[in-house]
Amino acid sequence: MSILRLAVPSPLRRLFDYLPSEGCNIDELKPGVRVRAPFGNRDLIGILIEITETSEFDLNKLKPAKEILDTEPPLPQHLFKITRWAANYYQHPEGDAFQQSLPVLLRKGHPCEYQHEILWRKTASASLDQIKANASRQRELLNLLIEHPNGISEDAIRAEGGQTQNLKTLEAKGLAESFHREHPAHHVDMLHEAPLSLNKEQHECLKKINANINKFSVFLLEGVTGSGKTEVYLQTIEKTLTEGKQALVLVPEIGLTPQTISRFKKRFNVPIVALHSNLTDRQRLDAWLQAREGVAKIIIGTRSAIFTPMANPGVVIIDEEHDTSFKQQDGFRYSARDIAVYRAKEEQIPIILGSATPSLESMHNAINGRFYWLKLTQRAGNSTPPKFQLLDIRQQNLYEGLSEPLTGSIKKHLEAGNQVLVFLNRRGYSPTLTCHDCGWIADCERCDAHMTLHRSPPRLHCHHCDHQQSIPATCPSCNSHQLKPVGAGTERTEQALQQLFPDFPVIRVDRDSTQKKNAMHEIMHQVNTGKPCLLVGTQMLAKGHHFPKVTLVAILNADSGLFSSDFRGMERTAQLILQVAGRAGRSDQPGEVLMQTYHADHPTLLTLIENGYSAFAQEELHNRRIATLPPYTHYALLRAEAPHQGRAESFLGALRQQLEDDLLLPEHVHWIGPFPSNMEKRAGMHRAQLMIYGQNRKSLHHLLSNLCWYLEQNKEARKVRWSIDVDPADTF
DNA sequence: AGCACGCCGACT
DNA sequence: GTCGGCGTGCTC
Repeated sequence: MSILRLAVPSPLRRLFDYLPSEGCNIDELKPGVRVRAPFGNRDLIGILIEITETSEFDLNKLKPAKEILDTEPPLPQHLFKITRWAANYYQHPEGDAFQQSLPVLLRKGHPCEYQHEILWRKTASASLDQIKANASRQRELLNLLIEHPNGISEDAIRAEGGQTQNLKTLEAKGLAESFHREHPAHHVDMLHEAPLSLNKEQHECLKKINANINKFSVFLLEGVTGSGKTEVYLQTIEKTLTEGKQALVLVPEIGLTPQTISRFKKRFNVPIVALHSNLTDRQRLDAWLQAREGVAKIIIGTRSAIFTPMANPGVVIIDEEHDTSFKQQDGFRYSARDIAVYRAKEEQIPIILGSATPSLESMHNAINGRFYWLKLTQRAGNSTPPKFQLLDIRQQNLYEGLSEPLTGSIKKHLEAGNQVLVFLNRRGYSPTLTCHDCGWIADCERCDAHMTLHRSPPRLHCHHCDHQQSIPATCPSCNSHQLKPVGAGTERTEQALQQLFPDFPVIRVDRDSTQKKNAMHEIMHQVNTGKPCLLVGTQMLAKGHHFPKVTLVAILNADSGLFSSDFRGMERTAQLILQVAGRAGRSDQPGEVLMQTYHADHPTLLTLIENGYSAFAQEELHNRRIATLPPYTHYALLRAEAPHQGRAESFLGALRQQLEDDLLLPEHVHWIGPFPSNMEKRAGMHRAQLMIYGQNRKSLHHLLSNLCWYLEQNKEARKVRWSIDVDPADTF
């Protein structure tokens, strides 16, 4: 007897057995195909993991599956294996992991068939004078077809403002026709534009990569901002394309901008798909299928794109590999960067991890030789590295958080006709609203946090749970009218700078100011005119943008991450500082970076700005080794949350006690805690965690598997929400 | 996670 | 008398 073992999308960490569906041919079934099956009182779509002869479950109680949806598995064998590995490694239910690795339409049971892209072109005989004078829309459309002699898709016509319904009219008149795009195996003219010439360092990097292009190898490309990492990526991709292979490029969430995509499109005359967030489900599936069929040659996407199948994989590139957006923070808590390395090994292809400020994990791997370590230490072109200076603001007079030396310097740069970037990692008007008479502070009801005051529009906003409320006119505690905003966010700094520099435009760039469609585009347009101006903003400014006229970068609150309770606080701060600083002086003009700080003699800060990131990283790695922290040990976190105070923590405490009594703790695995999370209450939930760590990944993983099993049986565990986070990005 | 079942309080 | 609050249990 044959039994179908399925991974179904449910939070249960086990597989479910079914009898074959009626009329299904067992011999032709391949693992990985989608199967519709009854589950409880509803139907789910599961993935066939294996066909077995026996079941642990009562054979009489097995239900038959309903329908086999595929003849060929949607996920090719490698990705099937990779997804299973990831589910197992991150202790996540397999069915749910598969669910996340497939496009939405496939999860819903949509057929998995590649449809040839339909393109439109003008017919040989068509000409513009065959269109009536008053039919301007049709004329525009035909013009568009004339401009694209090789054909244009309906999507592209819409993107250019054309009306696709007029295509049918043109077709009826014999002026337009549709056809299937043909996909030559090799593009004769792969390049739209010539590659840039490389400097010596870039050339060395490319040579090393090219020497290892046909096998698994991991490269850490550590290149200072402006050193031309992208050009190395582009020329690696070019090489990959000449061999008829595909390239997968992962970028941070914030980095998948039209500018990034257009840089690839400008260089390569090959089909490129970008898996950005505002694709429709259909477009996403089409892009996914184009990648799987080998039609799309370059695939650019964020975290989830790591699961995109490729017919001829050639190279994986992770840009800004240190970026935390590669780690999913809820549900299936995978790291796309780490899965990418596993995938490259599985598919025997090279992978490039690029960053100006690599994660300490990757630095560690580069130092001990597990990764090839490629370095770009010089900026490309004429630009020189920015000059750092710390501004000690102890006992200084501050005007709205701005010191006099800083404003003096801003004035100097603006008057020289340059642009200035002011970085402040805090949006809103002020982080607190306080009563000057009684000391009341506007707190969030649902979080252990203050409400942030916003002025445009006026409201109190909790940045942790998104709760919003209007600003009270008087103090809710003592009725005083003396409610004062304390501290400065970007809105307030924008206002202060506008008062100080009335002759120059001040442009604020944060999540609030860029929400509207095209807002970012308009801002970039204004900045690109090159006229002197002030940019005030959060980390949005730090990533991916090129501001050639910015010569001064001012960092207002560099201190904030210096004494974080998370052991990665220092690493994150250093990365942020260098990313922001990298915006200064990216063309001919030298750049200057001014950092306001209360800790101008902080040794780590000094190492960073005097000796650079590598020196900082070595020092920080030394500290990590002494403290037995990652990457010298492996961590996992058992998180729990409950609506009642203390419930999550006492649950974890009882669990730890029970596990110690049952001697479930293998050798060399240790735990700390439980203790309340850094912000104990968040969005109405009280949170606690238990840290589990050990030198040996295998024993740690073994314990976590047991723990999951235990928790699923445990009745008490149903009363709290718990989750396991392997290699957590935030420890508190 | 969903979804049903079941047992108590407050309504037309 | 019902409607619906959420505690408990189950999913091959």
